[in-house]
Amino acid sequence: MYEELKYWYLRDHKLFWTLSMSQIKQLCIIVGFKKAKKGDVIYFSSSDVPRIFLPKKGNIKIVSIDEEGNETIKEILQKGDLFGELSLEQDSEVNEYAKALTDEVSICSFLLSDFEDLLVRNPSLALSYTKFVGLKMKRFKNNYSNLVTKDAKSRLSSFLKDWAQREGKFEGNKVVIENYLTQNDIAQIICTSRQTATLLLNELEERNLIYYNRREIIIDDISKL
Amino acid sequence: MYEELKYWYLRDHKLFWTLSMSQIKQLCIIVGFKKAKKGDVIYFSSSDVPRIFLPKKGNIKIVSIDEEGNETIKEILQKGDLFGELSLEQDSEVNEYAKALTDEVSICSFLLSDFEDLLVRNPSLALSYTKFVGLKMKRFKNNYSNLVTKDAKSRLSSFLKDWAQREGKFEGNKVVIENYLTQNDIAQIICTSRQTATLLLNELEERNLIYYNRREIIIDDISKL
DNA sequence: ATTCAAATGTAAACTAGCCGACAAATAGGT
DNA sequence: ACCTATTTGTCGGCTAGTTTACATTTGAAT
Repeated sequence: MYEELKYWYLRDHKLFWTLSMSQIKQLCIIVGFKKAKKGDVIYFSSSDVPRIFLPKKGNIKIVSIDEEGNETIKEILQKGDLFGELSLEQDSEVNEYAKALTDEVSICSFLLSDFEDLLVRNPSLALSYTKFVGLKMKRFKNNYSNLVTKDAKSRLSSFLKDWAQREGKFEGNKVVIENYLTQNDIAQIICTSRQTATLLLNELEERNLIYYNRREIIIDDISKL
Repeated sequence: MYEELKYWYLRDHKLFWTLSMSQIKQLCIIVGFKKAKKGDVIYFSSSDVPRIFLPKKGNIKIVSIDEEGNETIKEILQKGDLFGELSLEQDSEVNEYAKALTDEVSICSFLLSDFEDLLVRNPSLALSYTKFVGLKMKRFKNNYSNLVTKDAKSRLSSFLKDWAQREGKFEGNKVVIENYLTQNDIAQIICTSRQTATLLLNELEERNLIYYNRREIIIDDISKL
């Protein structure tokens, strides 16, 4: 891949903002580049060499499967995020994969070992990275306590608000979200059954709080949700 | 505090193993030291200056309270762990505190800002720290999927096995755990009601899988749990 | 245009676990 | 040794949410 292109890929990721232009140009640690279409699966754990992945375009979900075959959606990711062996340690136990949710997904990756070298040479980058992982953990913890203390209805509301905040187009209190998730996906995200999710979404629609279809979700007034 | 003492405190924490003796001696960033008795509360979020805490002796639980007053036990910690603003970012929203579970708890702490400086100057330490946080996140994720896919009974079993692994005294497959938790604590850890926890513990005892009292828990054969 | 698989809608039966309420046992303080 | 607060034990009634099962709608492919 052209050095120039690598530069642009790294440059517009939050994580590398602390680096100067010349520093970024020196990195050039990107070794992989992948395109995927809706539904494509991208294996990463227990794959060949451990890597860190940067979603560049499109949306993907991280799914894990336990011994009994239960699927859990761990995260929904897009540009600006990271996935892979974020703990910088290999772990063969976990069985996770990523799945493209939209067409035209592109992802680049670098080797864990290269990234580690880079961190050792750039302490401030290491610091940003740690903060990044810490933030991720914080979000996770928050989900966890929602799951423990809140019922499915309010988990759906928080999820929708969250989603709107991250990707929605605002017009005052009205938000339009491009909907690349099925109701089954939403159900898994908020940890409930598909039927319950359907029920709750329809209820929100009946109360005119949202307008839902397969292409978009419109939240009439996010403050009322 | 004597420099000598600080040295010993840092030296036997996993995190600082990668550093040489002379490096450790240069640190001396410990600024706080606190002793607590069973039941004492140690506030740390939204306290004065952000800190990182090192439990030195005894057991503590991290509890968080949300807007509606729901208590969730986040973690049980002991020597070798860390708590505080692990994401290295201040966060006034979260309302967490630590509570001593055993008598003679002692904790030392250093300022977040001091620690950050230290990380920037010691890239390899930054790396270990990142791995440490990453590992914590991994454990957290594991809990999360247990909560989603497993019922209370198997959550109790995994918790007991985990606890045994971390602190139990093994004699073959038999394990003795010093029990500093109430059934209510256990219930909160496995995210169920106190009554259900009591029920399940008694059921395990009736099946002769464990022997339970307030001082200790004996697991007859951990492989059968 | 037709076909077919995936996604959505709906309903009844069922159940794990919660909640409230109270009794009994235990331990720590004076 | 006594008092009191905390912890543990136990019991129905209750409910949110699951499960099973089937119908309908939608959209993409041929």
